[in-house]
Amino acid sequence: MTTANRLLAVLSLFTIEKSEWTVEEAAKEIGVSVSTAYRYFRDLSKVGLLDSSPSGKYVLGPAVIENDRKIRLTDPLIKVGRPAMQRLVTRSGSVGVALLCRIYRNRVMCVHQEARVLAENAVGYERGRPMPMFRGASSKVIFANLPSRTARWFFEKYPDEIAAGGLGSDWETIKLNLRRIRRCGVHITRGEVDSGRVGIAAPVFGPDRNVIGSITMAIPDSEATPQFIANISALVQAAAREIDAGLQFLSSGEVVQDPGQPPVYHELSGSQDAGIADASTSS
Amino acid sequence: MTTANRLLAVLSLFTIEKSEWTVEEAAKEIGVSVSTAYRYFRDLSKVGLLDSSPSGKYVLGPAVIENDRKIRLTDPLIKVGRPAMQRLVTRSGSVGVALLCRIYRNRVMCVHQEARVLAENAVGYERGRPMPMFRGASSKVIFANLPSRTARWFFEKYPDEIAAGGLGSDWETIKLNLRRIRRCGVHITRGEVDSGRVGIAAPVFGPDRNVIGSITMAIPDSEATPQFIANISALVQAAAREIDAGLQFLSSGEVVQDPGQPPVYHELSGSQDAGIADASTSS
DNA sequence: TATCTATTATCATCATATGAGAATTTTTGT
DNA sequence: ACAAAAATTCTCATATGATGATAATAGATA
Repeated sequence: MTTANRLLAVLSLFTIEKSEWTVEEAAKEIGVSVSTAYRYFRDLSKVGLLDSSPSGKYVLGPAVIENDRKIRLTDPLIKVGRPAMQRLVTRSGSVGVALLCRIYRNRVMCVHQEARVLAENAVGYERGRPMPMFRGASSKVIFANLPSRTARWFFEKYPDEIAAGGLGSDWETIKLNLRRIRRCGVHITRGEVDSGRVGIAAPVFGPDRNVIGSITMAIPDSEATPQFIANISALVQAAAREIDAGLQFLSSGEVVQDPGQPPVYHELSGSQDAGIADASTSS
Repeated sequence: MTTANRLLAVLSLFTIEKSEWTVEEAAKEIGVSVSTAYRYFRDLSKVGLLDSSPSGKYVLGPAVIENDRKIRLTDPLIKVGRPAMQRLVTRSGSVGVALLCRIYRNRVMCVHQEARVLAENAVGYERGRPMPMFRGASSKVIFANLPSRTARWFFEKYPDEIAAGGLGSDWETIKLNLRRIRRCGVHITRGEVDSGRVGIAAPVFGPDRNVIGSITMAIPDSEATPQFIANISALVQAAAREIDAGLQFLSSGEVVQDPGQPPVYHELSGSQDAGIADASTSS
C-alpha cells in the first residue's frame, strides 16, 4: 500500500452510510498512525476535498461541488450528450426524463439528466448513484453490449444478480438474451427500477466502438402505449447515434463544439422497426 | 512539496479552462518525472477521480459525480438548508430561486439551489462556481459578517475588488458600509450578478457564531416591489435563523433529522422592519 | 480560569517514492 | 493485416522524504 493509495483511501472512507469521520477513526481504519492521518486530513482539507466540522468531525468538502461543476461543463460525454438529450426530450413531447448513464466500477451510474420539468424527476437512476448492472433498461442495454468475455466475467462473478435481473441462470440462456437485446438496438423495461415507469434505453459507444454507457427515456406507465414506445425507441436510438458520432468527432477532430445532428443519425434509422418489434416482446 | 500534495496538485490541474491533460503535460507542470506522473494518474484513475479518454488524454472521472451525490445527501449545511429553502421558496410564492452559499477559498460558492421551476434558474451563482467575495448580495452579506480582522485582511489583499464592488476605497468607509449591512441583517442588491434580478441575502452562522455562508432569494426585477422585497427579506432572514439553529442542533445533539422550524425563528422577526428599511437604501 | 480535546511541530529512522530506461501493451496509419 | 508510433507499465538502485512517538500548542468546554 503506497502513500498515494492511503491518501485516496481516506477520501473513499466518506460514504452515504458514514459521512463523518474523526482522524482517529480513519487512522485505525486505514492502518496508519494518528500523526500520519492528521497529515492526510490536512492535505485533503487544504485542497477543499475535506471540511472539518466542529468537534473534530470531518466531512466531504466544497471542492467536491466545484469539481462536479467542472465535470458538468467539460466532460466529453456530458458535453456531447446534453444537446442530444434536450432534443430527445423535446421530440418526445416533453413527457418523461432523459438519462445519460455510463459504466462505473462494474456498475452503471447516471451522469446527466434532462427533462422539461424536473419536478417529477424522482427517478431511481439518480445522478451519481451507482446502480446494479443487471436491472433496468439503462443497465441491461449496456451489459448486453459488453465484449463477450467481459459479459462472461460478470457472469462468473455475479451469477445470482444476473438471474435476479431475469436474464437467465445458465450462460447459454444469458448469452441468448444478451444477443437479442444487442440485435434489437434498444431495450425496454417496465417498472424494474421505478414502479409505474417504463425505461427505453439504447447503448452509447465510444470512439473505439466499445460500449461506454447508455441513453434512456423514462416515461410514466400511463403514456406507454405501444405506438408511443415505438416512437420513443426510434428517438432514443437516434440520440444514441448522435452521441456516438459526437464522441467520435471529438476524439478525432480538434475543434470543440456542439456537433449538432451529424448525418450518420439518419443512416441508421432503418434499423428502428426491427428494434422496436424485438423490444416490445422482450418486455 | 510532499507526495500527497503533488498527487492532489495533479487533481487540481483539471479546470474549466484546461480540462484535458496528458501525463507528460502534467509531469512538466507539477515538476515530476513522467514515471511518477503515470503512477499518480494511475492511482487517481483507480479510484475514479480521473478518467482516461482515448489518445492519452485524461479528464475528471465519474467518482467526482458520485462524491457530489454523497455531499448532496450528507453535508450538514445542505441537509439543514434544503428544507428551509423549500419552505422559503414556497412562502415566497414560488417566484425566484433560493441559493445557499458558503465561503470557499476567499470566495463564495453556491452549494445548493431550490426553485419551483428550474427552467429560469439561469442565475450567475451557479452551483459549484466560485464567485468574488465583494459582488452580489450573497457575497457582500458574508463579507460584512466576517470577523473584523478577517475583513481587514481581505481589504489589504483585494482593495481594488472591494472598491469595484461599491463598498468603498478606504478602510473607514468600508468598515462603515459593512457595519450597516451587518446591523441590517439582510442585504439587497439589484442586477449586480444577473441583470434584471434582485438578490436578497442573509448571513448563515455556524455553531461557533461565525459566518459560514449565506442564504439568498433571487427574484426577477419585475416582481421586486418594495412591499414584496420587504416580505422576502423577512422570509430570508427567518430561513437563515432556521439554518443557524439546525446547525447548532446538529453539532450539539446526536440524532440526525430535519430540525423543522425551530422556535428561535419567530423570536427574531421583530428586527425585520429595521433590516428592510436599511436594505432598501443600501441598494 | 482551568481542563480537556484537537491539532501541529519536532526529529531520528528506515520504508518507499522516485527517476531513467527497458519492456510491454495499445493505438494509429497505411 | 501489418508496421510504426505512442501510451503505459515494469524494473531496480538510490536517497528522498514519509512515518510514528512524543512534545508543544491551540482551541474548545465547563
